[in-house]
Amino acid sequence: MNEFMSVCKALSDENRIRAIMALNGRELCVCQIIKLLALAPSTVSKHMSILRNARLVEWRKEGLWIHYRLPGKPAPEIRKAIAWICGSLETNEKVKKDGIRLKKILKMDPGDICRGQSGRAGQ
Amino acid sequence: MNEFMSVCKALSDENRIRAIMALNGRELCVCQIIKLLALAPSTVSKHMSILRNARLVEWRKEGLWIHYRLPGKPAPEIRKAIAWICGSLETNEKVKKDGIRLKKILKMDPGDICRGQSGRAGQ
DNA sequence: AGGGTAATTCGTTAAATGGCGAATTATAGA
DNA sequence: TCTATAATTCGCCATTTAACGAATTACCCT
Repeated sequence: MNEFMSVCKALSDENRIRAIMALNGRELCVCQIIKLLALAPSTVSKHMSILRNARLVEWRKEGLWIHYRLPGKPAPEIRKAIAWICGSLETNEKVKKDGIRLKKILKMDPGDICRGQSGRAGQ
Repeated sequence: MNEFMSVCKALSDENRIRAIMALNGRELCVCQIIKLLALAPSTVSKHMSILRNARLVEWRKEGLWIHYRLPGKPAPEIRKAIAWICGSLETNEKVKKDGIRLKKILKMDPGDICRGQSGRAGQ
């Protein structure tokens, strides 16, 4: 039950749902998620740790950067949860807008994105 | 998004999840849910209104009693959510214990259950 | 070793949430 | 119409949560 509830609680915040949707189909560096959500790095880091603890995302370290992605071999319940979320929000307006902004972010140099992000919210 | 988030937020409380699991396969009177969860009537009422607003439950009035049940013709996203919850918790210990207690509660006279429940937590 | 930097952890604050009891509402029955 | 009662709404309090900036950690590169 605790494990299941940790997933439910992880899903109960809109910014975490936006992060999951952004990770659907691609891997993202933390600084890219910070840019997309326009929140302080510490806030995004907290969100990602909640998603990690719930096993809703996986991460990979590459030098100073940390990349997050949806789990490759999720447990069936996690797989169903992610399928439910993505299915429900596929056509959602806010998610679509995030998708457009994300495309722009992906075209930028990650180094440029990170630079000057320390402390302040990205945008 | 708001609609979807209202579902997510509704699912983020353990007592509401227990209520959903209890309603899986049967209809319950509010006083029976109060008894099962052992919470104050006002608290349970609040929980049920959150589940109602998220369209995770339906209700039916019968005299003084109000009966709750899982939706008969849920929207696909709601159906998936409920399937995910029930599938994930089917074998859960706490849920199984609730099932046993629920069997006892169902054998009792609803009138007896309600009597003296006003204000105080059931048990 | 030392400097620079991406990300996390820590400490604090404001807002949201879950809980209760009291008051209210709606309905059945005398 | 009056009383009783199942459930809800209201008002309050304690806890949790999301947000931020500052401090710390982990890692690369001279």
